[in-house]
Order: sequence, then C-alpha cells, then structure tokens
Amino acid sequence: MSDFDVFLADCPARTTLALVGDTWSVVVIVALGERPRRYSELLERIGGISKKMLTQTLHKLERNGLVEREAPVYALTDLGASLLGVVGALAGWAEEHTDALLDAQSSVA
Amino acid sequence: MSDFDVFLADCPARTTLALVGDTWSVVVIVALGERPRRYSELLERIGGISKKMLTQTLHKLERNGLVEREAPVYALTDLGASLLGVVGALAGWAEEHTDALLDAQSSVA
DNA sequence: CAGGATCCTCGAAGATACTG
DNA sequence: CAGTATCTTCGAGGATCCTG
Repeated sequence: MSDFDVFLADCPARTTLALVGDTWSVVVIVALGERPRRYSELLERIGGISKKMLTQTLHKLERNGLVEREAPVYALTDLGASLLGVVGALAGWAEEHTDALLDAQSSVA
Repeated sequence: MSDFDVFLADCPARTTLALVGDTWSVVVIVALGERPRRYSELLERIGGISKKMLTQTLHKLERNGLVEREAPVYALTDLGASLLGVVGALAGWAEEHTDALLDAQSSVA
C-alpha cells in the first residue's frame, strides 16, 4: 500500500487477526480442535451463535484452508490445527493476567 | 452468561481478542513496543491511521492498563509489554504459513 | 437437519473541520 | 502539536422465514 514498509499498518500480526479476529472464528476453531463435529453439534457446543454466523464462519475458514468439510461434518485441516497454538497463546495471556486487567479497569471506572 | 460453561462462546481467547482484535490496537502496541513514542511519532510510524482512531485506541489501551501516558508521550506498561509475546505468535504464524494461505485462497478463487 | 435468503440494527472507522 | 467534535458510510452480526 505505502511506498515502503516503514509503516506498521500492514503488520503481519494483522494478517492473522484478519482471519480469526472476528467474533466467532476462534471459538469455532477451538470447538473443532476438540474433534471433528457436525453442524448441529457445533451449534450447541458453541452456544449463542446463530446458524447464519456459523455457516458463514465455517465457509470463511474453509476458503482459507483452515477447515475441511465432508457432508455435514467439519474438521480442522493441518493448517487449521496449527492455529491452536496461537489461540492457546491468546487464551493463556488472558488467564494469566485476569487480575491485572480487572485492576486496571476498575481503577479507571 | 449461560448456565454452565459447557458453551465456548466465552472462550478466554476472546477476552484477549476483545482487547486487541480491533483494527489498530496491535499496531499501536507494536509501535510502542519498539520504544515509547509521542503522539505525532505514532501517527507517522503507523501510517494510515487517523488521529481520531489513534487517540481512541490509545485511550482504550490506557483504560485497560496496557499503555501509560505522560504528557504527549505514550509507553507500554509491563502488562502491555507482556502482550508482545502474543502479538509475536500471531505474526509468526502468519509468516510461517503465508504460502499455505495463498494456496488455499487461490484454489478456491 | 443443514443451510440459504432477507431485512434490520448498531458500532467501527474514515473524512473533515475546529480548538488550546 | 495534540487532540476534540460531527457527520457519514459500511459491514458485522442478529432475527426471522423459507427450503431440499
């Protein structure tokens, strides 16, 4: 986009976020990380997701090679499974710093 | 939210994403990870961000204890710096799997 | 059951202009 | 320089109804 990459706007971390930074992708990946699942299983396992968003999220993940579909059953591809480590990093950070986050928010509120 | 946490909708990974999953937070964190910076420095270092979004993002990060402000200079807190590892994981995954991602997308396009 | 099609809302983000 | 204030657009995501 820009003349040089002196700018950070196209930081590679954002590539990953573009893939899983939306509301549901990470949750779907975690659910499929447990094991392959049928559409209806995913709906109740995840909870709170609409059918529209589940379908849409699965298709997006499929287009990007993270999920493969066979009949109504979805599973992570190897590429998708490789994301579980990243998701773990996200979750690990949140759990590790729960207290610090609550402190920070309450001291401003 | 739900009766039990049998559902994944409140997956802890989403806590982190709620913090840095937006368009600019990660980029600001990376820029401040290099060193503390003034507002105007951030604007040109990042590139493509509007003043409104920079201010807004900085304030959000400050509210959550990730960034501290002194005069017009912003810096990461320890909590903020602890996120650099997570950001690295995101960026690392993207760089490691660039080819696989391009393949997947082109084979569907 | 596994979706697709439609309509609607709401907030993220940009553009622009103004201020101490 | 370091913001604040407005206006607007655009798309994510929910709700509802329809279908093989």
